[in-house]
Amino acid sequence: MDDNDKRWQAAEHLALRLTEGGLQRMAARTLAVFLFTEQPSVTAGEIAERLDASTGAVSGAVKSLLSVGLIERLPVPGSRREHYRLRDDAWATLFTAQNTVIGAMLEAAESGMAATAADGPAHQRLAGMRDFYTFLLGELPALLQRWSRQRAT
Amino acid sequence: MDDNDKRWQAAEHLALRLTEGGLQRMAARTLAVFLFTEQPSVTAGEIAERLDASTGAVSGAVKSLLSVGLIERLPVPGSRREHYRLRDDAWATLFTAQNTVIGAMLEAAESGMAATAADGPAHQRLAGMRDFYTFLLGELPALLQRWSRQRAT
DNA sequence: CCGAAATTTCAGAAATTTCTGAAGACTCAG
DNA sequence: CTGAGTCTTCAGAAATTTCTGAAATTTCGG
Repeated sequence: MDDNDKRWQAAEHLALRLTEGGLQRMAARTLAVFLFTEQPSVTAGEIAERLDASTGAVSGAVKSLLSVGLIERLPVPGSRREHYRLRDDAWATLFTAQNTVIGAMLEAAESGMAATAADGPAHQRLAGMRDFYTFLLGELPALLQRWSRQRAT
Repeated sequence: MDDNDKRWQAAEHLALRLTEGGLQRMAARTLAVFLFTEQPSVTAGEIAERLDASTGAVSGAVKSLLSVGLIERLPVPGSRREHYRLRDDAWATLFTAQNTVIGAMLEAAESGMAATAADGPAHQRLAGMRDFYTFLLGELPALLQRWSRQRAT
């Protein structure tokens, strides 16, 4: 097994982890290509070839990665093909995207409280849930701020 | 629509959000029952009836909620049925469970670095990924500590 | 404008996940 | 020890998700 094999094997392994983290399978594999390529940017066709997948599947994956802001389209004059690359702040973006879920949980807890009697046990449980997610949501901005500061060094 | 309808509708809505957050469908619906019931504890049979699902599906869901520590089994002397209830620290538990993923991502980034040339762009991208997840993993203990302190008040 | 090259879209196929239903195992009262 | 009630397991069914392949669309050089 040469170095390239090792490299792409590690890429597929990472893709699996990303899947566990909530990304769809093909989107995860595509993101792994963006990470592991030794080129500065790649085209959809190159990704399809690398993953041995249909161009259709890759098109969908690229579209979803673009929409969450993990990759970006590069202007490449004199080429008919679109070039893409991993964005600098991809990981922080992925993290905050998952935090959208936190906001949704908070909302769900609150509408649950509105639908239950204020003195019942259900209402109290939901209040506990709300408190936790309120806390989390409050901590996140400072967390990301600490990250961008540390990153500057 | 009476209050009970509203309550269980809110429960199903919350279950949907939990699904988006990564829980399996039936596990999410089951957890919603634990949240929204006005009883102090419920049995597997009651859950199945409430969700209009098979006892088999509920059995699996309860098992998985137990294994991640979201609910607990109650000792109920003189009853033939097992009683369960939501654990006090369920939400913090759910959050930290998701953080297992973070550790896996960190590992994947590191083994990726081991499989790529130290001076190539892939290696650099992976280093960026590693740095972010290292940062996150370092911040989490303090975050949860702040939560348990605030909770004490 | 036209044609070549690439990408996007979408209907149907394939694969995977999830649920049901029934059989078997377990527990406790009598 | 026995039987009723409850829970667990598991094979197959159902539903959902995901992918492929081909046709339609877009883009840009000539």
